[in-house]
Amino acid sequence: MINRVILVGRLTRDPELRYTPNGVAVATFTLAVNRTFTNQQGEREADFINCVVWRRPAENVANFLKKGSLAGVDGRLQTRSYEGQDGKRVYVTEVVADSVQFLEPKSSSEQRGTTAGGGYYGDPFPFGPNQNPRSTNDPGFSRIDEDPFANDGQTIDISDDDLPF
Amino acid sequence: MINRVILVGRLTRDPELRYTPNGVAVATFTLAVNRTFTNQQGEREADFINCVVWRRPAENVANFLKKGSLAGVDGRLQTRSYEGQDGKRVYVTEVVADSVQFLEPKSSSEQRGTTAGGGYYGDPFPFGPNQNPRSTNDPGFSRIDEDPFANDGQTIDISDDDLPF
Amino acid sequence: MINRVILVGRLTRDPELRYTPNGVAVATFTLAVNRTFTNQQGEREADFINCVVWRRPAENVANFLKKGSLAGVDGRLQTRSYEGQDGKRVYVTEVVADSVQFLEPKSSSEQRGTTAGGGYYGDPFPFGPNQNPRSTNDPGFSRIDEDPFANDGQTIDISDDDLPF
Amino acid sequence: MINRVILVGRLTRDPELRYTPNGVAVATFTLAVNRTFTNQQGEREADFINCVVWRRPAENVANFLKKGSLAGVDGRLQTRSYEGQDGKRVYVTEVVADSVQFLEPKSSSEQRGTTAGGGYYGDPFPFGPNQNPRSTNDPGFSRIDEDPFANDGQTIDISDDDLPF
DNA sequence: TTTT
DNA sequence: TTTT
Repeated sequence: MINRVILVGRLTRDPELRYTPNGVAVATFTLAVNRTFTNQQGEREADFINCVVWRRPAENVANFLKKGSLAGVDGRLQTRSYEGQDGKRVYVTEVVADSVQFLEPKSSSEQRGTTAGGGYYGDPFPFGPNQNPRSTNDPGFSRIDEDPFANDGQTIDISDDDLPF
Repeated sequence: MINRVILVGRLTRDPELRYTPNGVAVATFTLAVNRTFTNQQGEREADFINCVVWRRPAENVANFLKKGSLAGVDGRLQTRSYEGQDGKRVYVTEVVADSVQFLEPKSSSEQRGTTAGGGYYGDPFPFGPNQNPRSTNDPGFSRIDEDPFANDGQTIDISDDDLPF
Repeated sequence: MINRVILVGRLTRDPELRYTPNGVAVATFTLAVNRTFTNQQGEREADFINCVVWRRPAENVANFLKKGSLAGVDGRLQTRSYEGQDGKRVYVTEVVADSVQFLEPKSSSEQRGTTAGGGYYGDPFPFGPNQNPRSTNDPGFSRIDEDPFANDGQTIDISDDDLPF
Repeated sequence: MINRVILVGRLTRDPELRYTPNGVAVATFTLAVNRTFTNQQGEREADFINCVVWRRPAENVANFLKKGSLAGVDGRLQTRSYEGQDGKRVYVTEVVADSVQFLEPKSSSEQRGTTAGGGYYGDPFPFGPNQNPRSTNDPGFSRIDEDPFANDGQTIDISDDDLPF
């Protein structure tokens, strides 16, 4: 059973950062990944892929990425379902990122600090992998019952049960 | 823009083979990929991932895989949307397979032909990669307007426009 | 900085299990991965890829895989160099596995326990991912100075410094 | 048999472009991929991974990438061996790229053409995948007998037999 | 509901 | 030095 996804694309909007009742950070964002081929009409389309990151990298994502940022994701595909507002089951497929890579050159302010001579850009900022294992004495919580990507500002509907480990 | 997915899992049911108006084969199937970790309740859950293959490998999939078969997929993530039966847009994320690998030992009948001594299993059957480039003079067709995974036997609702290349 | 490798192939010989001075298990093995295309002479060649696993999964590999076993690897590419016996630097590229998947049907003895009627094979045995983080107070040891793949039975030349984390 | 490698890193020097006797382009380059973890001494090491691209993307690589460029590679691991200068067999593991992604912002000269206001960087240049299948009537040539990465300017030692397809 |  |  192998489940591995690697993506490089651009954020379609600013990431959203939320917290579980237990205080664990989760960030969600959508990557637009342009296809390498064109369609019948000669247009280059894109795939829009929902991604989730937990814990420390979630906060890095929220702090360093924004709409339009180029980012790499190494993770796994996850499917889940939840009760939609009209009472029927909604099925969701998303990428749970083990690590997120910031591929944008440092912003001009930071860049100033790196190396003289405009043309050079330092190393992309490496977000560490998701490494702190889930504490095993977490209290149980009911499963997530809202789509984190159809979110409108609430901070209450993510459960600690959704932690990948 | 990198978009790569690799999966190993088992088919949740027999694959479905259909043809576009242009006669191009498409097979769809769902892979159950067991997670490597257990949830709060100590159960091992699975992700159920919809996959699509086009052309020659589609027919191989239909001929050699069935419910329960262990298979590997190397492909890319695709998102699309279609008009649901209630008139609202349905968003879909699925894997378009470049190649599908049959990881089941040969069946006992075939196995008979390989090597004596029950304990031995021949090579997994290698489906070739999707290699014939799409002919560029394909006539245009309207986009797919049904979810191929919510299919109930029709054979008419897949468009040549959905060919990955 | 993304570095991800996924392989499915067969072991060219039994895995070798060794221990660092600190008692950490390491297994090495070579996967033969058949190419999907044939060469000029119409022959199907293979790539022979050296793999390394650390800790618990190392012992699983040693216990459950043997020459000819079909296995999946999810890991990263690593390069290192060491002083060859003739005093010149030897450069090595190998895969450090995060997880190894046993893709062989259960052996006939175990199989007996699963389901009657030869044709059915249970779930492939899932080796867990490499999960116990390296203790940070490990004493220092000198770097590895022999190729673990050119090994002839010694058990002394692997250093704790080679632990991936 | 699955064989997939995805890398994002920086070129350690300018790529080398050569041609087979048959006129097919091959580019070779080495990617430095920083590890996400630090070693015993708290230093962040890197892996140095040799990559090969054939045909059209080879020329794109030679034209658009140079020492220090950030690039993504999607390909497969290949092993080969050749007769070293001292007569003994040298074993080589390298990545054969299906596609190479240029992840550097457009250079200031090109950038000028895109959008006003220095802060904006256009799309990374997408190298197409390796798509023209090898012509099957290529004359045969003897196998490569020099390491393309230990190259010192010759252009004669790459064989058409090394084409991935 | 999409990025460059 | 290679597996099926």
